[in-house]
Amino acid sequence: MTKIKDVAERAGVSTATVSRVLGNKPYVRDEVRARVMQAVEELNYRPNLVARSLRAQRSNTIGLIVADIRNPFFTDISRAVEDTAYSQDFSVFLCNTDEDPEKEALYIDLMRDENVAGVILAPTRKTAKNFTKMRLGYPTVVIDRSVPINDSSKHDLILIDNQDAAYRLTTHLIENGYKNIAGLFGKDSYTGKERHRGFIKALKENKMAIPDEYVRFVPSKKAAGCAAAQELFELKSPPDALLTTNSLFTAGVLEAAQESSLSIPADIALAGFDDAPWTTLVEPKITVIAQPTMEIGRSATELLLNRISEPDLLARKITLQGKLIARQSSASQV
Amino acid sequence: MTKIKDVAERAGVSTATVSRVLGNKPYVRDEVRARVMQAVEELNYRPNLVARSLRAQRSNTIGLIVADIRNPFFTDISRAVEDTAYSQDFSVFLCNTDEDPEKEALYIDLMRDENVAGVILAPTRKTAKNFTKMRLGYPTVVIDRSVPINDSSKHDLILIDNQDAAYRLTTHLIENGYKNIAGLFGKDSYTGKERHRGFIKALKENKMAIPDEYVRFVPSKKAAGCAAAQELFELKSPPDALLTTNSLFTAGVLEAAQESSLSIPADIALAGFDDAPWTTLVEPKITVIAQPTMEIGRSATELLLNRISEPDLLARKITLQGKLIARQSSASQV
DNA sequence: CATTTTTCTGAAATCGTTTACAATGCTTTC
DNA sequence: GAAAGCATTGTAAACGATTTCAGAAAAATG
Repeated sequence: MTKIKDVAERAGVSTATVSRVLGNKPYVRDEVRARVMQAVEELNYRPNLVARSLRAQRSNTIGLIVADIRNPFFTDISRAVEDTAYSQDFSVFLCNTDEDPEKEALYIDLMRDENVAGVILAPTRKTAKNFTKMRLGYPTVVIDRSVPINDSSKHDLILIDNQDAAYRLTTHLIENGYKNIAGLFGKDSYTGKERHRGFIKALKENKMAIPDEYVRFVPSKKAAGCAAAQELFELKSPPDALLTTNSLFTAGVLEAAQESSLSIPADIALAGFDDAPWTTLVEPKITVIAQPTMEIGRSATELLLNRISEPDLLARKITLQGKLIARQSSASQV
Repeated sequence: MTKIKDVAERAGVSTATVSRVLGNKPYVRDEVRARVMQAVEELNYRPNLVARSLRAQRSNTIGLIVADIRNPFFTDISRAVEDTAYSQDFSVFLCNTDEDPEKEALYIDLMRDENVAGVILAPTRKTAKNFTKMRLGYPTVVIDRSVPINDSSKHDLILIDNQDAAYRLTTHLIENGYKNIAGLFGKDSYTGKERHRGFIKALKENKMAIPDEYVRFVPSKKAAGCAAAQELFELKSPPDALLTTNSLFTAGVLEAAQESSLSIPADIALAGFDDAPWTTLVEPKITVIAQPTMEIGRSATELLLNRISEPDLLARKITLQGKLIARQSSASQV
C-alpha cells in the first residue's frame, strides 16, 4: 500500500507538506499543491484512516446503538443516520443491544475503544436511568428514550412526545365511539411507560373506566403481543378496542384476531404506533401514529456532527410530534 | 485515558510485558501475569483499538455492504451478521449502496482505508461483472449475487439457487392450475436475471406460452412493482397469476390489486420471493420462497472470519435452497 | 561444573499519519 | 540596509499500541 512518504518523495516535498495539502491547510504554494495532488493521483494514494485517527485523535466514524435493527422503527432510523453520515463523509458502526444492558454496556465501551467521533444511542431503560453518572467520553445524542438532562449535560436528546401521541391515539378511539379500550405496552421500555401515561390521561378525561386487566405490560415481541391479545379476547368482558405501542405488538394482535376469527374493527378496533410498511397492505388498513423516523435519524446525526465540532454546546432537546393517520382499523362504529 | 504505559508502571513491568499478557502470549510468569492483570483492573485500562489496529495491521471490524438495509432480506441478514460478529468479538460497519455503483465503489475503498479485517458484500450488477479485476485488498465474502470464481479466486460466495427457486415457485403456480403467469423481475439485479431463467424454464417445460408483455423488468421499488402490476391488470388478456421476485414487488402488487379491487387468488394468484414478516398478516396469506437469511448472514460471517485467519484459502461457494411456503395467495383454482 | 537450551523480560523500532517548532527566504517598513 | 514580519517548507516528535531483538535468568544437559 502506498503511503504518505511515497507521495512526498514523488512530489519532492516532505510528508508534512503532503499532509497539509490533503488537509487543505493554508500556507502551501499553489505550484507545490498541484505537484502534490498530481503525485497523489499518479500513485493512487489514499490516506490510512487508522493512522490518521490515532494521531489526530479524531475519526469520521460514529456509532449507532439500537435495540434491534429488525424493528422497522430502528431500521428506518438507521437508514437515515447512515445517509446523513455518508453525506458528511462519516461512516457508521451498527450495534444491536437486544435491550440487554450488558450487551449495551459492552458496545458503549467498545465505541470509546474504537475512538469514534460520537454515538447515537437508543438506551435501554437501565442505562437511561443511570445516564447522568456514566461519563461516556464522547459526544452523544440520545434518541427515542428520555434521559435526565441538566445545565451541565453534554448530550442532546431527540424524542417524540410519547404521552401526547398516545393521548391522541386513545382520544381518537374514544371519539370514534369505542368504550372499552385496552392497551399493550412495552415492558422494559421507557416509551412504554410514557405512552401508558397518555393512554390513562385520555381515558380519565373522558371518565372512562380503566380495568386493570385491560392494561398489559409485556416484552416487545410479536409473540408476546399475540398472547396478550388472546388473553384479552377471552376475558368475560373483552375490550372493543386495542391500542398497541409498537408495530410488533400490532402484528401480534392482528395474528391473534385472525386466529380468533375476530373482525376488525367490528369486533375489535385496533390502533398502534409506527407506520410499518405493511400497515396499509393488511385488511383493514391500520390506524397508526407515524413516528418521523427519517427526521429523527437525520436530526440525530446532524446534532451529533454539530456536537462533535463543538463538544461544549449546551444540551439540546428536540421533541417531535407523532402523526396520527386514521385508517379503517379504528373506523367509527356508528 | 489510561494507556498501556500507565499499566506497565503500576505493575512494575515494561509495556511489552503488558502487551504480552493482554494478548495471551506465552513466556510470562504467572506471578507477573497476575500483577499486570491487577493493574489493568485497578486502572480500568482498555486498550486503544485504533493504535492496535495501526501497529498490528489487523482489526476486529468487518464491513457489510448491501443495497438497502430497509429491504427485509438485508435487514435480517445484517442482524445475523452483527450477531455472529459480536459473538467473535468483531464489530460491523454498515454501508447502504442503493444499488449505486459509485456509492458502492466509495465504500469498497473506504473499507480498505479503515483497515477492516474483511468485508461481506452484496455487489451491484456492475461490480459483480468486474469483480475479478478489482483486487479489493481484503478478504471478501460475496452474498446474494453471483460473481465469477476460479482457481486463484480469494473470495467466497454464498448464494441461494435462484433459478431453481423461481422454477419451483412457477411450477407450484402451474400445478395449482394457473395458465397465464406473469413475472416481475428486478431490473438491475443479477438475481432478477437468474430468477427469470427459472421462471422461463418452468413455463417451457409445461409448454406454456410466454407473452413478452407478461415479463417485466423494473427497478426494485414498491412503486415500480405497483405500476407494473397495474399495467398487467389492464392488458386485454390479463394474467391469472403473478410471480414477484422480491418483497417490495409483492407489496406493490398487493397495493395494485387492492386499488383495482381484484381478489387474490380468485382474480389473480400471487407468489413471491422473501418471507417478509407481513406476508402472513395480509389476507390472503402470501405464498413465498423463504430465503434462509439468518443462515446466509451467519455463514457469510463465519466464512469471512475463517478467511481472515487464513487468507489463502481456496474459494468456496455455498449454495443454499430457498424454501417454498405455500399459502392461500396461490391456492388451487380447482 | 561448564555448556547449551529454554524461559522470561525490557529497550527500542515500528505502524502511517499529524503537528509543534524551527528554519528559510522573501517582502515590507522605517 | 537592518529589522521585522509573513509565507512557505522541513525536521522530528508525537499518537498508543505490538513486536523484534537481544540479554538475563533459570533449567536442562553432558
